[in-house]
Amino acid sequence: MQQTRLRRPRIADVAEAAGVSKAAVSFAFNNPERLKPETADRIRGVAIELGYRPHPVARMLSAQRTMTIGVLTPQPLSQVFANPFFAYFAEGVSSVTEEHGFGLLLISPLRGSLTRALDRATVDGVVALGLDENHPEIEAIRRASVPMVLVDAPGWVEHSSVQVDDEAGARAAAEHVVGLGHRDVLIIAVEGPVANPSPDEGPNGGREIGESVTARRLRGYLSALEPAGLEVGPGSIVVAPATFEGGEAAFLRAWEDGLRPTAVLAMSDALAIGALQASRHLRLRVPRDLSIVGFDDLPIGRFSDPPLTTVHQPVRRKGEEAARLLLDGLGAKAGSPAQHRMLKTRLVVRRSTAAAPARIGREEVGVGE
Amino acid sequence: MQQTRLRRPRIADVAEAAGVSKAAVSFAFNNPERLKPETADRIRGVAIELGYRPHPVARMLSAQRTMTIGVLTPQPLSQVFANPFFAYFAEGVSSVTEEHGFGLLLISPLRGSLTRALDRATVDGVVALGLDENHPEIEAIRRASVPMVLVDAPGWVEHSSVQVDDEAGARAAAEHVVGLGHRDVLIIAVEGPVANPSPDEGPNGGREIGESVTARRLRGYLSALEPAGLEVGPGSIVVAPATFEGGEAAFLRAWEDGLRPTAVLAMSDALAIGALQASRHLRLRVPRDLSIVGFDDLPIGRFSDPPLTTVHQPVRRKGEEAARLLLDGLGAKAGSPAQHRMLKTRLVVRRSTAAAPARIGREEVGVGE
DNA sequence: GCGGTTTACTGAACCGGTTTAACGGGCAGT
DNA sequence: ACTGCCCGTTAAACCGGTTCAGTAAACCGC
Repeated sequence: MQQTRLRRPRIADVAEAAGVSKAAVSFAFNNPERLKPETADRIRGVAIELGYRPHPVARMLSAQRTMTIGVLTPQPLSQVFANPFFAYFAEGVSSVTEEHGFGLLLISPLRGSLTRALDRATVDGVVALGLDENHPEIEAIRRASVPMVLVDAPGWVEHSSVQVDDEAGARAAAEHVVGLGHRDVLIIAVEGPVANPSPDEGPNGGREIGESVTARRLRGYLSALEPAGLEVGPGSIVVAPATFEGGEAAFLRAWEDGLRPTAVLAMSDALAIGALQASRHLRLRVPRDLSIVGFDDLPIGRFSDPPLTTVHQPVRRKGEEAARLLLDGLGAKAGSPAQHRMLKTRLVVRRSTAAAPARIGREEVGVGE
Repeated sequence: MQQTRLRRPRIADVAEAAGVSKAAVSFAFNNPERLKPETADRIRGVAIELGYRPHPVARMLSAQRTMTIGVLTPQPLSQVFANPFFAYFAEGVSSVTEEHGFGLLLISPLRGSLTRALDRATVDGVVALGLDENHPEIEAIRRASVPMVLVDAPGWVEHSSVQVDDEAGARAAAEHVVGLGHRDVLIIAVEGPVANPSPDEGPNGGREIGESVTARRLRGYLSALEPAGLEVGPGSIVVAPATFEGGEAAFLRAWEDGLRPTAVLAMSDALAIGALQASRHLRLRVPRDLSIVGFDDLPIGRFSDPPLTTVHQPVRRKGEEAARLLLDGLGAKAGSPAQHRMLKTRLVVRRSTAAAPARIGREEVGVGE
């Protein structure tokens, strides 16, 4: 019984101990029907006694597949997890990968490089979240030729994608707010996690609207706000990481800068709830003094006080669809054509929005300025 | 240029195309200083032209390490992600693994078996979350002989562990509530995610208190409640999954069963916020009619209305410590002795707790029953 | 012009499995 | 007794890298 546990036993050790070939041991585990039952039993017995487990890496190498899929994010994981959105997305992805017996590997930049991380990743396919055209390594990632499904990113012809109608959702939110009579609207945009606005890159220079999630939502907001005659200067757009704290800080900052919005359009529920908290600090009553609209419709929105008016997007389903698309693609031998899914958003009106307050006591009313 | 992209190019293809040996190609990537600079450049040029990337699995097999660590959870990932606690824990783990260049693999039961998932996992080590003694596969997991750090689980001599003083934290919460004069206390315990109570397994049969997180917290609560003369029957303990919805449903259920607590001790912040929402449905004012204490001190607790009184535990740091312990253990050649860290908890009093309401109009006062 | 050291590169072993083709022995059929 | 077939098992090739030991050529000093 006093085995010298110097190194992990390998298949050859088991074979020797059982007096059979390596092939027989392999069969005992993977094709028992090819062996006489008692031989298979004996081999398995010896294997257990020796504490043998097939080496998963060797198995992968031989099988030419890893039974693992990756979730790729352009941000460090510590940032990714700080955004509650991610948990629901991952819930969706994992529910289908798990069902099909796949493991889940998180892929985030390795020493600053996403490409390096991707090259090191032992996966059969990747679900890429929020990878936009402006990413510096985009070309290398494209070339990696790993089966990949893009989520919340501009579709590439060669890869399937899952998107959500961000623009329409955002427009609905803004129309709702305009319809309630609001004229002073603050937009809180997402920075970093999930979407990267990078407003002053791109060929057109200046304030270009790229195709990131943030950009699409912003376009949706503006498409309702501008026709209504509201002027949305750069001053009335603030940017924050998509966390509770981010939203709180962003609203307080705007307030200190002298902004006095009667409505807030936040690009995520986390931001909205942060703004809600900030408004409590400032003794603003929501929705009486201030209306707030979120985006995502995470469960937490139902649990705030007041419950949050928000744009619903099927976060979980986005994850599910992406995973399904990826697994389907892996199953299909030949290069099956890329598919592009566009999921719907819809406005969910709860109780964080109401008619704009009468404009008494606030600046001049009517003419001027 | 019209390369036949039948299969992924391998090192031998590059070697042939460049007119060198496989070894030279390998050196060009990993030990360029062993080659004449122009040779190395030429090889790399050919590699790029062919679109060659070293096969990560082959590399792992040869290197005998994966540069990946696993996070093991006894629940399916879709459940794990539903518990907001996990995101913060993962944030902690990933912040240190990332810094050391390790990838992160999520390990959850595969077709019902954790052992199977663990056997398939290509990791150098594992952080196991909430794995308690009663887990049916505990023996097999122990035998797996993968470096492992246990979190929120009874420490094993052979593995390092990170725990939190759940019992003291829970006691502090209960003492707080008792000190405020509450006599009717409802306990909402965690089921499933993170901790598995499994109350009627175990050698002692019946309602045994094992060593799961739930069990330790329960013991903490009782150690303050019982000396104060409160009777805590099984009726005043309800169980729910550690989610917002779980907490809401649990409180409503208790209320329908006729329970009229003046205080709630919830074993997680998610549960507490769910209960808070339920109390709003029931038109109970918190903290005037009902006091609520959470556990964890997640950021969301600061953003509820009223802000949540809760037991702080360093969730992020728990993840960090576990990852650090694991990586230290991997670094040390010999079997370094297991370390056991016990982190502190502390009560954070915010505004969801207040003195118990006077007992007028509720049942009989004074004598009897 | 010779021994000794570098330099630049290669051949082969190795990591630990899976799988294919083949092989020997026993048995049935003629 | 010989052919043909099936069964249980095995030898060897393969997956795609890394690395160790070794070698041939160039360089060095004397």
